[in-house]
Amino acid sequence: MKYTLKPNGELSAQIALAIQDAIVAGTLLVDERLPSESELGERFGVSRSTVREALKRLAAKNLIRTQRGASGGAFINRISFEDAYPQQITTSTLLLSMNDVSFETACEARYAAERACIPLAAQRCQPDHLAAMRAEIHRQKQSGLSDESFCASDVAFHRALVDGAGNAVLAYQLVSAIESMQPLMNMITFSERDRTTIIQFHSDIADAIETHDATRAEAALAALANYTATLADQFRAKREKLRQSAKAVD
Amino acid sequence: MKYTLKPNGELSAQIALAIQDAIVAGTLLVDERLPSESELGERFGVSRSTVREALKRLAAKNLIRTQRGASGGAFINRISFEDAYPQQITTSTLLLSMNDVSFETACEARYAAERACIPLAAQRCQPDHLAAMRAEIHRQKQSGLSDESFCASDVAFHRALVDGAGNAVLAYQLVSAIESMQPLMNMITFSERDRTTIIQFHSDIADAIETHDATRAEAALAALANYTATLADQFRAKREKLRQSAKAVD
DNA sequence: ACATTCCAATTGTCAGACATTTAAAACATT
DNA sequence: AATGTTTTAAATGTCTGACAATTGGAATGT
Repeated sequence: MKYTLKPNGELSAQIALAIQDAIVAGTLLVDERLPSESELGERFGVSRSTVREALKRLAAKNLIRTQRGASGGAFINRISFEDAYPQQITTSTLLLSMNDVSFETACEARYAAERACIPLAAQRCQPDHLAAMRAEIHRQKQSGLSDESFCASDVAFHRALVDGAGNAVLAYQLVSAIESMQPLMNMITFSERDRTTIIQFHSDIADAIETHDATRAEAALAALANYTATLADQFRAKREKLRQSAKAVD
Repeated sequence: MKYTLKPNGELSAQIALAIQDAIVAGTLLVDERLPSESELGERFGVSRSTVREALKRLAAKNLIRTQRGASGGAFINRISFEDAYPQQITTSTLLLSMNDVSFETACEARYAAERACIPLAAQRCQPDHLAAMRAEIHRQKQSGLSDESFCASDVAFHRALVDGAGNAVLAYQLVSAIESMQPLMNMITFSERDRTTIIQFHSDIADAIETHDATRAEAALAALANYTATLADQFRAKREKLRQSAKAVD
């Protein structure tokens, strides 16, 4: 099954790909045990170190787990949503920071994604998700909250909204859009007035969800998106001004 | 910088995590060169093999690339959307197949995601994306097309729609929702009548997008979603019936 | 100035050893 | 017979040292 390697670059990469393909194709099933490292080495005609590098590649992607000792070995992992989240969020965050994506683009993606959840959330929102949203709103009202904490709470609020849609697949796809925005949001300093306005929108959304009013929730979300864009504009203007004065001194 | 390891499991995993953290934190910049494997080994107090396993973990996640030869080494990768897509799609596909997600849930996520793109696509859809959509519609009309090819074209159509929203971040988040559905869609056999109906919805969507009519596009998409759900129901009923008769024979 | 050769650095691969972990088998005790 | 202890074997984790392959730059020759 795993004998044909596509000649392409390093052996460890080829072997990792061959095994990955077998997993995706369903040839290797969840919790199935791979042959031992030595045996894989024999089958592929490579040394144990090369096999190990291949297995580490797969482990990095959560495709396998390894166990030591007798009856240990490498086992095909059942990838859970919980396992996949961190990886997904890390990648999204790096995509944003490394490709100088504009704040507007990221923001637009975030609110478009959330908008998709609103009808579902309004329809099925459970008490616990609603409670989570209310709790974050309460936290956001606390004075003396750092910008970072405020943003973190903001993320948590929106994540609760997405979870409220009651669709694990949708949540998985969208949470990274929200989480990966946090570094960008953290750059903005929120005045007391900004926070009050944002909290008001959050309350509106929560209220609308509670009364299963999707239309109103969408409107509130749109208003929040709009307001966030305004804040981003202000921030950019401020930064530009700073840059100008720095230039003047220079 | 990379000296403090969180004691947790294998050394190669700890080292990989330490470097990953440095990348995410921005301590290591794009295209920056890591120390050589031997030097990293000295710094972390481990052997070269262990360092290599750590680097392979990072390479599997596209975080670094390696180059041989003088002035070679491991370099921090600028993760592009193109690089991130396949990884993301693979993970999504495995999540669906390994967690017995229902067709309904996956479908719901898919159409919710697409719905989020409609307003943006209607607003800014470019001729090339529209042409891509039309081309797929044309392909879908060909007789003698296998179910797999029809589904592939369906995926391509919807992907063009998402791309038409003109937001790379949004596209990245949502394409996997669409692509990972393909294995599930492939299980359904489409009759000639089914295809005609689906193609009609596709045409409706394309027309609406072309005339910047978001409301109509959303309606057409909703109708398509509804129809797909019906087909899935039929499929499930048919399979159930087969199972019953198999039981009777048994 | 340009082409060629050589060299040194670096990753890729291999082989073999030992350390560590773990479950199961073998053994001893009650 | 049941239970607790020791031994053992298998497997991964790590280390060491070696060599192959690649590659950019330095040295050399024309």
